[in-house]
Amino acid sequence: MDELRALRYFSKVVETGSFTKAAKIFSVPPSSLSRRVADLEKSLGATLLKRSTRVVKVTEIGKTYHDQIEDILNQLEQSNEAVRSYHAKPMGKLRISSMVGFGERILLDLLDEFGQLYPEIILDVSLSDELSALGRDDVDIAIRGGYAPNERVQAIRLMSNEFIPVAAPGYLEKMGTPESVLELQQHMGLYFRTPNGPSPWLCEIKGQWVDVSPPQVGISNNGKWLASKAVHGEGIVMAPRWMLAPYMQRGELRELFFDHVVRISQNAELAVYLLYQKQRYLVPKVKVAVDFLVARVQAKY
Amino acid sequence: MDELRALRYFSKVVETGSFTKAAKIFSVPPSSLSRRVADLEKSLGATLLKRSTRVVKVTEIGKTYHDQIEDILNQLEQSNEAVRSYHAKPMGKLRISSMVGFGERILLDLLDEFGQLYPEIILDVSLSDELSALGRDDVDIAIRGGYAPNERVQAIRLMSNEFIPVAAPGYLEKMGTPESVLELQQHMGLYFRTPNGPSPWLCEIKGQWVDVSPPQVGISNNGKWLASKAVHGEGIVMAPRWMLAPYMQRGELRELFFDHVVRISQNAELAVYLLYQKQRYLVPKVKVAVDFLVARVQAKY
DNA sequence: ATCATTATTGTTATAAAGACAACAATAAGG
DNA sequence: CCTTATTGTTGTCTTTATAACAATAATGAT
Repeated sequence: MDELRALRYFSKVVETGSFTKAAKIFSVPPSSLSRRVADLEKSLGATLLKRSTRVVKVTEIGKTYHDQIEDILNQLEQSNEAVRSYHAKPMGKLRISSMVGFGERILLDLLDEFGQLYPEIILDVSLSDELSALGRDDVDIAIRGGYAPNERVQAIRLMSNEFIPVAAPGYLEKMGTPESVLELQQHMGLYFRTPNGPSPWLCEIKGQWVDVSPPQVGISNNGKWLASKAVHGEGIVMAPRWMLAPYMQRGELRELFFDHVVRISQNAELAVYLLYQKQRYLVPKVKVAVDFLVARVQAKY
Repeated sequence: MDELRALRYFSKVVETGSFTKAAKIFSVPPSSLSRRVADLEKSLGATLLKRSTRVVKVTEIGKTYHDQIEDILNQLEQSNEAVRSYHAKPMGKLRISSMVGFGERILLDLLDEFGQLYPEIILDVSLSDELSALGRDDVDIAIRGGYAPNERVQAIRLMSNEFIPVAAPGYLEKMGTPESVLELQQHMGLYFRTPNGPSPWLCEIKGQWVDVSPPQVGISNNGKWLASKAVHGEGIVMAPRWMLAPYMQRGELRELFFDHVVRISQNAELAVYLLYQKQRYLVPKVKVAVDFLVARVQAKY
């Protein structure tokens, strides 16, 4: 029995919920699938599918088996692709997913340059703060604030992601420049929304983590909007340093320093990470893109 | 082409370094392997093996491919076994690996009882503080102080693994009972060796972690030996509470309390974890053993 | 240079999978 | 309630793929 073929058949039947539909995808008669799946069940000594003439239902064990099989087939497919494209030119579709802010401020410009270097690579970029499932065939490269979700994923630190508090000079004149974190209660807070919700302002006082968040006057996952509100004197914003850098250079916003360092997480070193599946580093398009992005970002920031 | 068969052939050829040896394992002529591997290479468009008539060498890409394939074949085998044994009685060989101390003090007694409950399960127990590679087909269940190595492994907290300092009443009479961690410098330390080396004695003073380790007079990974040395008044020992409990009940050792809590790690909650591969929980022998051990240990401790 | 070992190649036999047709079961529609 | 269309299974024939066996070629060791 060609076990792998049987597995692929079984998997598609589960996904489509029908022998006929699955058969069409493989361009073979439904009878073939029926026999292969039956063989598989016989060799496993378990019923994976409950068939009636009109409906196919997956048994409990069939479902768990399918989940595992799906993962295995995926991995195999990726390994094969990696080997197949081993000594090919970097080419084909490259899917990149990035945090919105980083994408707009930094990534897109770099990708323009990258695109000219490798015209045969078709870039498919999506900006989103939600982390998409690296590991299915969704995304080749992801850029995120967090760390690697599992050991099959390689994470490379691109740059610091330190959040700093800033405000417009005008705002500070009117409201006074706070010097202690406790004064923050009398100010306005513009909050950056991470995928885990609006990020609180924390600081460590005598080994204790204290929430020193000022009253909220605005929340967004869009850094530009928050920054522009801050420039107009609507409050203090906590956002990544790299995001605020241009405003600070123009003097529109000024960094604030307190008696205690204010963070948005107890984790000491927040950073921007580039993530990719280890096994896919062999694929030329992935390799050149990872190398390019890491080199460029680390050189600049 | 039966891809899976080709992969198994290829994998064995790499492992044995020879077509003939691999062929003997499968009880097929070497020519079969030769053809299958050739097919595989053709379909991948890459040379996996460099053959001369006397030696087979693995190419670089062949090696990476093999590493990945091996993992995939392993996973598949485990999934199949799980389904195959789905509605079978708990039976067969069950491999358990445990930290030495926990094994001697707690596990072995429980396993005696377990063995009577499930006489058809053959227990294969190895006590070692090194963590063996859960995930290959080494071990079904592992008991360790650390946490889960990856996301395919499930970790269940069995009991606290808090380390406490104790000493013999005689020792304390002679040397005085220390009350501040700073006095420890004038005492004798008996050190428990974890796989990461002898564990230092730490405590948190004003948010700072300070090493308050007394001078070393003995180091071992064997709790009994350390405890007996302490009983004879040779020093203060830091070891897990459950390991010292019997000595404390007999009054041979007495727990010490300082102005600051002494730990062996900055991690707040050290615990003993039972580890197993998620997908193997379906296998009856694994399931009953995990359930049994978790229930018993958590009831008692 | 010779020999033994090892991988490959050709050929045949056998087993496995696909194609097509026929049949059985069931849900949907009038 | 009966008819009809859909869906999954089973039987038979054909095609394809793999193993078996024998023979050949290549290569490292003596």
